[in-house]
Amino acid sequence: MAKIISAKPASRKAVILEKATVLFRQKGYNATSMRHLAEAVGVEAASLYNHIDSKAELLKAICFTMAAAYIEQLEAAEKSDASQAHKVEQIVRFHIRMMLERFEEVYVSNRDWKHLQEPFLAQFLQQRRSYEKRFADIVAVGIDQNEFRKLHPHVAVLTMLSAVRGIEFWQKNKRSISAAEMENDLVQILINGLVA
Amino acid sequence: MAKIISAKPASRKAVILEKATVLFRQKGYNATSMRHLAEAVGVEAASLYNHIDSKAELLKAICFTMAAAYIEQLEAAEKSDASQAHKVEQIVRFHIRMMLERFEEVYVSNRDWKHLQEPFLAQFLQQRRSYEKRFADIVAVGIDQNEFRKLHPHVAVLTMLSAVRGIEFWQKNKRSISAAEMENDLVQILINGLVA
DNA sequence: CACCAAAACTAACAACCGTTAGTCTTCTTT
DNA sequence: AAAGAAGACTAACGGTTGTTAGTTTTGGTG
Repeated sequence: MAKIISAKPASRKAVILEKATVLFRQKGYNATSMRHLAEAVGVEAASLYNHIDSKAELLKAICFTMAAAYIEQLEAAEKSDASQAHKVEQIVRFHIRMMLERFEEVYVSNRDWKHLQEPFLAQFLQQRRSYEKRFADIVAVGIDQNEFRKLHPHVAVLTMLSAVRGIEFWQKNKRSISAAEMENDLVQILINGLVA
Repeated sequence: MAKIISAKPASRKAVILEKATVLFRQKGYNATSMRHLAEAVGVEAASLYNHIDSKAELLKAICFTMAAAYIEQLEAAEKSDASQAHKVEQIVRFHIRMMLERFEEVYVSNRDWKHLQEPFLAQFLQQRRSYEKRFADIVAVGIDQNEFRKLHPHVAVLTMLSAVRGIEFWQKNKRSISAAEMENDLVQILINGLVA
């Protein structure tokens, strides 16, 4: 009976999540109604509930999928035996790529995580604090080894993470500057601002 | 009859705008209801309309007050005869101070301007694009004069503007790092990342 | 003290929210 | 072709939204 469990079954749900991500990004989580979402999917609002449990579930899926991706990559950087500067660059470049390739999801996660409901809000915040702490530890080691300037690691981390978010405003200028150029400029500013 | 037009009259409206700013920051514009706001002011929801015309008016006031403040300061920097690097530093420091001293307003403006209704949304966006352009022009001159590295001015501007937004996450760490330390670290990263 | 405007109140409106119940249709599988 | 599940539909629920109308209370001025 459990032969092809998730061949098509996942597909419809995946479409809903996909459309929801776009709408959340455009209008924000609270301003997106289930009836708008249903229209985008091409179905009546009530029909959505044959595939999902709640609107909140959609936001939760987006935010935690993103969090998991970032954490996974951070662990790879931690295990690397490159210089601290190289580790930081690796992380920053990953953030840039995520912003470029998975823009909608990243944007919604960055902007609407506040609307997660407990206990997921607390869980999400804890994951992010942990992420920032581990990232800051890498920077701290770099400072100790005189690879970086003497500054507060946490400030450096927040600066880098926020700077990358600027890409969301660049999105419309794709034609005048290529993604590769943008990535290199951004990395140059941040890494040169950091290294001694 | 028009003797003391706006002595106390402004006061009640000012309180409403103040409380609204805090609530918008905490919950977001859409998630803040007029009844929540009324409770914060200590009044029934309908009574608010003796002082304001609409909820949208409150958001509009916040966003355009902030925009005006930034534009005014940019003009001061443009007129200055300092080096381009100094102009940029001056602008960045202003952004940091605004983030520290007028956090609630800046935060709401940064986050909820999307919920402005036309034609104000278009007007706001135009002002911001103009601001970015003029800021980028300062950077471009700095590059021409070999003050800055060779990179795309617009990318540099977006990076700086976004980096400053990182302060919103630092707000809770006030105790471990002072505002002055934070400002200096942030300026150091950005300016050193920029200068040749 | 009487008056008048400012500003509070109650009540209600139409619209929309996320979600559920129950029914009908569609498609797959035997 | 029959059966059964998957998924669409309509209708409706209780609640909340921003806002208006109409009335009463408040507070300063003649």
